[in-house]
Amino acid sequence: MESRCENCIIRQFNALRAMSKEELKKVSDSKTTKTIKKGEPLFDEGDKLNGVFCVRNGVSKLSKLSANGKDQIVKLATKGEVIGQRSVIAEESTNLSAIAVSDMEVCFIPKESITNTLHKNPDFTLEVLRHMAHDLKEADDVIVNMSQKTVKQRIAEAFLYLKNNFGEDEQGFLALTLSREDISNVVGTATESAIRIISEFKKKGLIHTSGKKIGIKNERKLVELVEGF
Amino acid sequence: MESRCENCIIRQFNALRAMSKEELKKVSDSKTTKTIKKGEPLFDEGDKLNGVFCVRNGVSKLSKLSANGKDQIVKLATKGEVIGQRSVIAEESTNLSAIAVSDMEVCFIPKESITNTLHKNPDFTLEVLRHMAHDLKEADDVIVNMSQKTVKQRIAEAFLYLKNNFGEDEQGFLALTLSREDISNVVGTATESAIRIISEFKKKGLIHTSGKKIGIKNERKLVELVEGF
DNA sequence: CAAAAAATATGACATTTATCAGTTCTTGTT
DNA sequence: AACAAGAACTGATAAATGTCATATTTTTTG
Repeated sequence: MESRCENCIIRQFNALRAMSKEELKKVSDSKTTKTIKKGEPLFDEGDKLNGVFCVRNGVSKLSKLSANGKDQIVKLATKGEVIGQRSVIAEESTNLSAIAVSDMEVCFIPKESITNTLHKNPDFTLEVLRHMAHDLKEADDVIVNMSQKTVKQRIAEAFLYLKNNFGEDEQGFLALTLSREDISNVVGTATESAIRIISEFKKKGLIHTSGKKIGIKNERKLVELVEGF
Repeated sequence: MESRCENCIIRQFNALRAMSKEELKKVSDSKTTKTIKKGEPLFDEGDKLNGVFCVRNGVSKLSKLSANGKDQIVKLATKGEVIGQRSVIAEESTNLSAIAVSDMEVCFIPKESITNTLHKNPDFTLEVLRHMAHDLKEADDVIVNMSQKTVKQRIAEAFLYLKNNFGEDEQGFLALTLSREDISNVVGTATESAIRIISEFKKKGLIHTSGKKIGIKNERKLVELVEGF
């Protein structure tokens, strides 16, 4: 039995909280819930989306293939985030592909339910706008980091980001486990370079690892590294 | 004598075209026109903006200072573009500073005229949203370029961008002349590196220069370079 | 459980890019 | 026109990062 959007706690975190009762009902009636296994795509770069995805559980990487054949991960979207709004709003095909990096549960909301509300409910539209303004600011920050920080700094920052946004498990490992390749695609470097730096961090006691799991051991030093000491 | 927004052609290019007659009148009555000389700031990073700037003429660089003391130019805003909306919408201080790279004429629109309309006119809000969606896509592209392309490719791309967006003068030089330092801040590299690559391009016959002016001589080869040949 | 496949890891080396030090050219000022 | 100040440029060198080859470990699969 599917749950109703009206009762969904996730909604607090995204623009859907600005919808009216009736609008929400319409969304709820038209939505479908999907389960996506780790590694499977929500959509591919260039796809035309006829709706958006609201993440109920799990994490998706949003990435773009570059000319040299490497993926650049632009964002990690997690619980509460809405994926695909940009392309639905701009009425363009997606510029990014979305692939699950952990098992996911998402709601697919057909675009009509969204666009109708966009045209009629300024509170909702404004709320979406605020979220997008936030995303844009974050994107600006990423640009600056990419161009002004070293790979070492970006990897340190990525670990701190993972800790702050996804937390740690009982044994002190980062709750979201990314492959070394994904890590390198987040920071925009060669996989070997990322691995090398991870080894170095381990030797210096900044982190500890177990298989592909990574745990932060000396957060203070990682922060210092990011800030350029 | 100031001109009225109602008659402003610039408006076509931004979200203000979705305003109603009355809303536009309010904007027109509350706006002030300013002249900004090359090199002067519209605002600095961290400022709280109580309005947005609509560019009537000239170009502004939007940049962010990084920890190592270098500026990263995130965007060049030109005729028709609205600057500062992101921070007005998010009700945050700006994450970027805006400095004129050529003499500018801008209209300053107090935020009340904007926010009122945002709350009441979904067409306007949606239009702003569309523009921001576009900006976000562009930012994603910049992220990918920054991390996956070489400095040489990024400089070649910058020249093509300048040609496509600002055109050329009668003698075939790029109409927007940036200092070597600004160019290096656009592509995110050291000024010396940028200069070196510009010299190399000149030697190879891809561009020609005169003082700080740069003209594209072999567009085809520049494109090939960007695409990785 | 063993074999195969995939991911992680390391070394050697090439390439790219930054840094520092200094020279030459431009531009604006008096 | 002479000077000063700031850009633009060049060279030498160091540091960061990418690439390729290969070894080792982990994970998956039959």
